[in-house]
Amino acid sequence: MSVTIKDVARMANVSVASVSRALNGHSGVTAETQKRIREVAARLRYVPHNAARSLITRRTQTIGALLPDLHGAFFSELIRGIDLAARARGLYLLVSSSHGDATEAAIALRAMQGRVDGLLVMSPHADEAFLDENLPLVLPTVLINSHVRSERHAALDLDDFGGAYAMTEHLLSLGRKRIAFINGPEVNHDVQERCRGYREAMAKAGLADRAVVLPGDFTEESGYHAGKQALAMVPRPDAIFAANDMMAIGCLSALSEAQVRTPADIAVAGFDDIPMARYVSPPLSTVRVRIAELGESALERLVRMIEAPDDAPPEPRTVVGTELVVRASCGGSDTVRRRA
Amino acid sequence: MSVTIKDVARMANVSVASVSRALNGHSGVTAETQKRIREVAARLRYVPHNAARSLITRRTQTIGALLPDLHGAFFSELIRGIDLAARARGLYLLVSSSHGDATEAAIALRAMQGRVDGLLVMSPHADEAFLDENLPLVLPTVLINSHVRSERHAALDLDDFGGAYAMTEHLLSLGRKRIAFINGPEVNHDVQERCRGYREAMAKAGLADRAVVLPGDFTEESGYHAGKQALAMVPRPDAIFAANDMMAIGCLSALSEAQVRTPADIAVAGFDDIPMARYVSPPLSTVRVRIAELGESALERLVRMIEAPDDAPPEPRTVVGTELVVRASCGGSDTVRRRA
DNA sequence: GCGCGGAACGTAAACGTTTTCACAGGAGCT
DNA sequence: AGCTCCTGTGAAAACGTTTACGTTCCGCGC
Repeated sequence: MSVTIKDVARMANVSVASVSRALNGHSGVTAETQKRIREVAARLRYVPHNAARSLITRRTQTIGALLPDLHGAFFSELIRGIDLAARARGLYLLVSSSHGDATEAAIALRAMQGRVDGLLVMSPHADEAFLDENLPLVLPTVLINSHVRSERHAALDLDDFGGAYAMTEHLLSLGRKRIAFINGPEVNHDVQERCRGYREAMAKAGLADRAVVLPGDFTEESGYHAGKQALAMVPRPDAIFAANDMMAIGCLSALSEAQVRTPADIAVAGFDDIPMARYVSPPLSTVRVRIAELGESALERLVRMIEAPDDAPPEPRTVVGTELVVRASCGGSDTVRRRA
Repeated sequence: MSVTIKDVARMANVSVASVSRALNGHSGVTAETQKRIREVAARLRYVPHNAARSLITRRTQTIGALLPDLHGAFFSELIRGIDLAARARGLYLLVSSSHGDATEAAIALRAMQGRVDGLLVMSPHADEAFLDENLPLVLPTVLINSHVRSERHAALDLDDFGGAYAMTEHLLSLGRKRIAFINGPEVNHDVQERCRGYREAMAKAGLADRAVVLPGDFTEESGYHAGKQALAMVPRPDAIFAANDMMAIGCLSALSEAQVRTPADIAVAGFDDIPMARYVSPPLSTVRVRIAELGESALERLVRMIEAPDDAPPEPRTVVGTELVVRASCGGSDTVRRRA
């Protein structure tokens, strides 16, 4: 069938041990024989059988990624970041996404065993009990953007809180006092943090009593409704901060429909910086999430865990920064401000 | 270290062979002992070591995907389609994307050997010589959207030609006669097919001499420039069909800047149906590409190849359909028309 | 009672590597 | 010269499975 190390050994008149040493660049083989072996291997198009290698090495050179069913941009950016960082280290990426329920996720997770050296987990189903049940203790794992707060797992989060805080502060700095917030699905961890950031910034400005949170569910439509609701309020808000861009865009429609000027009458801001944000009218101020960087950092962290000796101290929970993207919809001058 | 089949065997007072048989549902083991073994395995949280299994089985239950550095929406949709179809069959997905050059792609491809049962290849670098050089003959492979026309490889394409043809025909049916086409990067296979579809539709309508192709490179900016160019033409086109949506959007800006009405004066259409297309003003008519379906079909095809006996007849080159999405920018009434 | 077949199970080989250990031979030392 | 110590190499074990092949035992028919 396919060519094995034995074939190479036979053709080069050496033992399999020498072939292994030569090809892996180990010492104990003369430069001359190494060259000969290399040539034979190339001529035969020998490629080591990875399964056999990892059986003995206990390394698969592969990391697994357990992901939820994400909407387009976020998903691809995250994978891109992870993949980029992985290939830089000669690692492969085994992905499994979009499992509907916890059972499916569990199956996927278990089947990863013996197939990967480490795991990146970002899943709404992955609560603490789930992890305890399905994660072998020995497998290095990094939780991405998870609500699990256990000390036992490494975790990496988006700075939802900081981003929302910064945007709220920015709106306040522009003289807006009555800032309304459009919430997302309450079960969502990111949403909670964004809302918290908004509330704290308001509180710090002594405007806690003016904070008002309108319901939403991340869809454009819910943003539209929230916009209508805001317009009906007395006194009317002078700014609306939505927990994501799609809702902010829906809100913009509601305002323009009501002949309310943005940003003159009401400023609008979103969160995520989806590609569409700069094309709506007026272009949307938002908080940019550096998703690819989130993926990269997660992978790097994971690699450190894999390579670290068992007694290495666990690293603290880490946070990946956001950027404030100021466009016309909030009345500031266009800038991008990076935040650690 | 981790628990192996031997541990299970010992705890259940049977041999490893019986454990293997019981867990794989083979015959030759009583229902009673099977139950006992299953219980012990569950209690010990035994998970078979995949490397060992695939070493002897010659199956990895994994398929590899070699992808280029794609822009967001396309990439994620494709992966989603592939992953969905893969998991439905209990297969895993090993991805490797965004390699800058052919050498990187070659390394990635070779390292997949012994790690996957089959390969999905979508890469600009994958020309025929490249494939001959780096693909082992035995590995089932499906080329996605490739310009390689070899009989030796299975292939699956997007119906770029048909989509462009249909859109051009649609514009003609609305009474437009002077339709200009904004081209993309010429090396791109999809672009060539889209342009060909446009030209043939024009020719069929007896308007071959009115066909005009403006240069572009898929960016919004190049669409803007092409729009300016079109405005300067005498006689002026009454419709502009861009090879992708981003250029169509750039073109819209150029028109609105020049106070030209869309679609009254000039109709505009794009290709891809990116999410943004429905939000620009006016909403953009475009050709929707069923990317997830492309991924699914590719995987299904690959699975058939893997399972087929060697002497099975090769399937013909296949094409995945597109949909005409009619919105306000071309003046037709809003509809989505599916095309096989 | 004896032979025979089949079911249940165990033993061991095999998969393709890496790695430990042993061995040979030569160099360097006393 | 004899000893030790390296250095290059080969033989063989090990990794955790699956599976071909034995072995045992039971029940059946004669």
